[in-house]
Amino acid sequence: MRATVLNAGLAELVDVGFHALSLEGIARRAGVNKTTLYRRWGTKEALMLDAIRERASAKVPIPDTGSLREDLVTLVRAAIANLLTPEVQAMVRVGIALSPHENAVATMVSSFWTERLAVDGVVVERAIRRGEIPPVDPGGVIEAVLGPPYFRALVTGRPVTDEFLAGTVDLVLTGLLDPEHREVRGDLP
Amino acid sequence: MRATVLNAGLAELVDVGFHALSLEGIARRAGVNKTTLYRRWGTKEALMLDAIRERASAKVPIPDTGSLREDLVTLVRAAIANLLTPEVQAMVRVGIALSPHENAVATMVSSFWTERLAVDGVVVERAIRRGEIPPVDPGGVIEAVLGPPYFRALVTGRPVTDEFLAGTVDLVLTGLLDPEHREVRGDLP
DNA sequence: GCTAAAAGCAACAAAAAGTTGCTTTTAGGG
DNA sequence: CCCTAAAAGCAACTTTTTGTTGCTTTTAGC
Repeated sequence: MRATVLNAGLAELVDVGFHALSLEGIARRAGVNKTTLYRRWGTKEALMLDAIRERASAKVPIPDTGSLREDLVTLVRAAIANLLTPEVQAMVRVGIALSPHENAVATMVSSFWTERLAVDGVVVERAIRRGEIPPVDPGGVIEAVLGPPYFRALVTGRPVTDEFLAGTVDLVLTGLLDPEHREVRGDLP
Repeated sequence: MRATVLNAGLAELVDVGFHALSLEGIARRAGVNKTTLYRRWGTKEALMLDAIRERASAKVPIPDTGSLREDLVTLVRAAIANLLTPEVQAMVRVGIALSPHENAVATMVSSFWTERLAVDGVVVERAIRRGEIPPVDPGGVIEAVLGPPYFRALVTGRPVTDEFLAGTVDLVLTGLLDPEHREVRGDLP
């Protein structure tokens, strides 16, 4: 029942967007009485926070192919495939919109990404340990490869092709590897 | 009067967020009768679209220092200083949130970025013409340098320092310059 | 200083949001 | 199996928000 409602909430979010969301609408969609939602969550903010938190807790597998390039491409590909999903995209967009005004959302988003950058960062740490690249901030590398595709998907709206993903990873890696520009990597982007 | 209302709309957006925005609230803030707003814009979507469109039409100066690195750093620095402004940030966030559900917003955002990437891209084109870097997609370079800072500012929430901006530009430039990795740049990220 | 367009105003109507008291269902413990 | 407490359903209701309308007042341009 809880699951039904949270799913209905996400589905409704995808369809109408957060600003047009109502507890009544979700109740109707879930085939549930609105009183239940009012008693259990009170507001659409609380309900959606609950729904998103649930979904966002899914674990992602961390690749370990022995090549940083392969690992990163795999990781970014999975992240973006996920982001291009209607539900995840709606969740991310609503997170971006609400963060400044809903403290609970901001907290959740922040801790999600802290963990996520740390977890994904291990592929970078391994590469450093292997001597594949010089020491850099692992989280920064993840941001460097996720940034442009996210930017495309959410901001400029240009198509996020697989070539673009791979190209971004290659560009970043080349930058990290180049011996002539080592000095710029002190505080890695 | 129109200006007063649009300003009030943006101020209200910054304060309460789009989801909590109401024509009545804006009217109150602008010291104007709500009837006026209903007659002139009808909905908060229309009003905010108008407000944002107005603000987004400001022209940015395009640097031409003779060095791509300098040009890009200047450009990115200006863009991010702008983004870190409460008003612009609120506008960008609301654009991201509404794009999928408000066609007019999506259209505006899309054409804004198409133009913006083209305009900013001229610093890249000049560098190519100077032979400073090999031929690449200029818009892609702009996305590559704006992506990570935008990602930080809007998604991960980590602080966007000046070192981070410069580091991103350096990383991208190093990748572009490196002669051993030229092949990856065919369809530039 | 006349006039047409725009803004103000107050009084509504309509709809959405939220609440309440009570009934029904359901899951667990005896 | 049945009893019970918690959860869900239901319907009626209040309140708040949203949007509308007819009319008056202000204002800008001639």
